Amino acid sequence: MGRSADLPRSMDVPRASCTADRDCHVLHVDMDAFYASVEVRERPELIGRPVVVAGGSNPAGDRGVVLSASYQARAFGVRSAMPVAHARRLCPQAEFIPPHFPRYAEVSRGVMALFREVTPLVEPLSLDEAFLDVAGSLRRLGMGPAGIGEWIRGQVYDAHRVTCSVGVGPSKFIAKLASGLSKPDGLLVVPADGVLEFLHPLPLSALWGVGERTAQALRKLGCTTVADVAIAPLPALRRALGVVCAQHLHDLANGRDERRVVPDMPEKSVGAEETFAHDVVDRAVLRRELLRLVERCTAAMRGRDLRGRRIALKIRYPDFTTVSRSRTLAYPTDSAHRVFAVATELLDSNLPRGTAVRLLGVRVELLVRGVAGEQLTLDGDSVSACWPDVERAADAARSRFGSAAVRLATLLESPADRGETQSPESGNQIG
DNA sequence: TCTGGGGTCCTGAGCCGG
DNA sequence: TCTGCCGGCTCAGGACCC
Repeated sequence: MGRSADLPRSMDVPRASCTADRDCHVLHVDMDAFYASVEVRERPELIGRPVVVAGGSNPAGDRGVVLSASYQARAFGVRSAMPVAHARRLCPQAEFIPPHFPRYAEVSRGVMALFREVTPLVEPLSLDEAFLDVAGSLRRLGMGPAGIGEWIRGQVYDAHRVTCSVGVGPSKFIAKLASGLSKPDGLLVVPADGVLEFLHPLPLSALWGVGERTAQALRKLGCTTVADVAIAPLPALRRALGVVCAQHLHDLANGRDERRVVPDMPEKSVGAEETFAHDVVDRAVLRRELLRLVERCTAAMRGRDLRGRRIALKIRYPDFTTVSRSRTLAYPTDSAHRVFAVATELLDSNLPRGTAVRLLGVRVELLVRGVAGEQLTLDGDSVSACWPDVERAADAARSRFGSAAVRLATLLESPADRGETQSPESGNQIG
């Protein structure tokens, strides 16, 4: 983008306030209603209107949830993770849009690149937020952390036409809380000597790692605010929450957070899952869906040069109970063929015949980076041995000719798809 | 209200080998 | 040789986050 020339100089950037940002070297930047904002940017006629980006397998139906809602939609009570049916009832006049992840990823890449012009210490948390450690950039940029935060907000809007909020604090935890409280389109600095004053009146849910269950356990101990957790006896917290969780929350509540901003956090797992539009009983359909998920998952792994050793299958039943089963291999793999074989065994040995399934998922864990040769099996299965090469060739063809260029024959649904007519669009097939 | 899809981290049970 | 202990690993599941 060649934006380096736009980096701020001390004379032309408003020195955002304060001396209070001394010792506050961590920035948390969070895009405001990111997916919805990108959609509005693409369709200016939606400016000022309630917009809801809703995903799931069946966005038009009742099984999806809200991924992002514009602030106009939030005024009607629409929130992230809310079932679409509920959101429609609250705000029927909203524009409901299916997600366009490649579009969001592209904007995200641009925004992250902008952050890296400020500091190499950028730790993305998701497509729409990141931590930045700017301690090493202050002198070069000639401004304080708050000034850098304001500069970033201006640059993000100028370059991408979406707004973001910035929290500035002495630690990741405080910076993240501050960005949340400054939303939308704002900036909040929490000075190092004002951390406890800022933190203690907040509710339990402000603590990173406290959801409904943990909050319930804390309330049983008489805690209703962060201050209560800060003074709660550690042994009681340990009994209620476990050693690690107790120590973690006690530290946060007392303003202690030593976690550094770490760029390039290694990925731990890659997966794909899908909730069906209707519960599925048919074994053949389940296998085909499983293969589709395995394809998606392993293609993502190959694209990122990752292999994994543990294969985990997730099954959710119509009553929402969820089970997971996994198996660890002797050697890491990125082969759809291999992963599918294991996932199918897990499915067959754990799902009683005739049971309906709401969601199926597959995940590969214990990841390693690098393309070492696939470990050959001792059974001399030369067909299995050549699968990794076949799959890489298919990946290359897809990246050159489009995702439909090569598909597994098992995944083709109609006779035309399977090449039983002379359709010129028919992809090449394997399997 | 009725619950997606991508993840991470933690806990506890069971197994195995030294 | 047997037993108990301990650490490491695997597996399943829960909680949480965005």
